[in-house]
Amino acid sequence: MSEPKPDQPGAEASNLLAERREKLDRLRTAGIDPFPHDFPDREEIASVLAEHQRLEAGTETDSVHRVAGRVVARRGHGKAAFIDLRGPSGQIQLHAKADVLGEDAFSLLDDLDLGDILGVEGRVVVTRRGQLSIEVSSWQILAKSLRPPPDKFHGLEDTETRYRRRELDLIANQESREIFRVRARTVSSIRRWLDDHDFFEVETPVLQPLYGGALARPFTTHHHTLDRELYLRIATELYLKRCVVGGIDRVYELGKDFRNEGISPKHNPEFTMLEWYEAYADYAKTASDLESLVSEVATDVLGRPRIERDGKEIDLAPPWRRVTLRDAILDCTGIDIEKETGRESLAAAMEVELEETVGWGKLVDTLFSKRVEPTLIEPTFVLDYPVELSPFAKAHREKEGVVERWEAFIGGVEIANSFTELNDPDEQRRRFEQQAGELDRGDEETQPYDETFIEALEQGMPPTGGVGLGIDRLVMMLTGTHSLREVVLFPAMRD
RNA sequence: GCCCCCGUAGCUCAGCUGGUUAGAGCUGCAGGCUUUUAACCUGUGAGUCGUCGGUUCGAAUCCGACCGGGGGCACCA
Repeated sequence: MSEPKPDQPGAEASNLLAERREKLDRLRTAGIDPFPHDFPDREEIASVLAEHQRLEAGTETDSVHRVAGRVVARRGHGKAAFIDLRGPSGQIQLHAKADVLGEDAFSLLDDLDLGDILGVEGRVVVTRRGQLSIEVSSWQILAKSLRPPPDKFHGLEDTETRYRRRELDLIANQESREIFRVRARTVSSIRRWLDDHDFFEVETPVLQPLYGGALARPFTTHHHTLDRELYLRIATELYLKRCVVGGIDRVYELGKDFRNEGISPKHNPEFTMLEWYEAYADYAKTASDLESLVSEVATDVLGRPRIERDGKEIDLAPPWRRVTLRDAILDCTGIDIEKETGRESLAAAMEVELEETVGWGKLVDTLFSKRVEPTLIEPTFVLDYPVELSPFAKAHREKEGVVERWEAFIGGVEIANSFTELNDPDEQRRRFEQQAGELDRGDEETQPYDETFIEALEQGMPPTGGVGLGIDRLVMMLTGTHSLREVVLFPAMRD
């Protein structure tokens, strides 16, 4: 942060900044370091509160504690003052009194501002109104705040500022702090579940010579020394399968994928994805694993396998509903995709214009996501997708033209995708060639041919089930939010 | 990329059928108050009304373009 320049608009726009700097100077003049190096032997505010529950109003204990946190409110009373101090674990009231602190230490409190980081020591007392407090016997400023905090009562409402300056949102809004706490607990609970089920965590390249594993446009970047284009990964799929070939039978990776596509309440250019692969399993096993994982993680994080969404309770406990893609579409729209097997006839049944680049599979996908997906509120597995949409899934063991694949939906949002993985290298080669055909028709979101991956399959990959779970979307479900930006700390924004 | 809505003090908001010097609460500053908790009381400071241009005697207010945000459509997970 640079020094404010008086000529610059904004620097002197408010004297609020100048006044805080004057206080900073006064502290220094008084020989006080406004940015000391530490504050040892501190206790969490929550543990101090927990230790002194249910004391009578007016109680004065001999129990001395040291706590630190941010000053969030102040109420002066002449020769006394109340200060609300907040840390990550909770908030506690400080009672500063001139007769306890001495005139000098008390009057220096005048140079405190809302937002300052403060460390105090004192005994626990309970006020006449029954408010547990620390009667301050000494205090120390731990960091001077040079900018005013958001409104102490209304918080920070402006959506743009909440996303661009998330630290202010976190300071001002309890709900926002809680969302990210749920997110952190969710991620750690998922890892625990996978580790407990003998999965092996790996890290594969983010910068890739060839992207793959999903149908999406990639970001490109350039490596100077190698002098070549690299792609930011759109999925971890192909590398993780190579791990399975290598004998890591249960493997997972939890990290960021990047897709160069539009931004919406359900899409951020970078997002957190979990993929796991289990050798000798198929898509029925991955489905039962996913419903167990989500249900157990929800119980771990929320205390129950249920969420609330738009005022409705949704039960996440297994078993989830299972419906084939064909039946789901038939139920919602009356269109039978087993009968409308041509591009023209399906487009006609859908009553839409048929565009050059749109294949039959894409039409099915459009039909499904427009008409069916929003209705899938209760947790649902949609099974058996057309082969056109699924270049890495194995053909169905009984049904013609479809692959063993499911997508899982909660609250009308897709949260996971899975298949019985294709492990026949020759069939995989044909799928890549078919995707190349799509590319020729002008579809930019297709799968490039990956010879290294084919060679890995030729080495021999056991039958395998794989899953991709969208972590951001799962957190949306667990927090009852409706935008990815509410669960991503620093979402993508324009300059 | 297209359509709709929004942008006033550090924060939360009034004002917007064009008309004196743009208001309030919180925050800030000065003062009072030793049990308050959205503390209170007195006084007081703070705004290129998103930006640029246009209409007009006069624009926060009407019109246009642009910037930023939100929602929807398209595309996607």
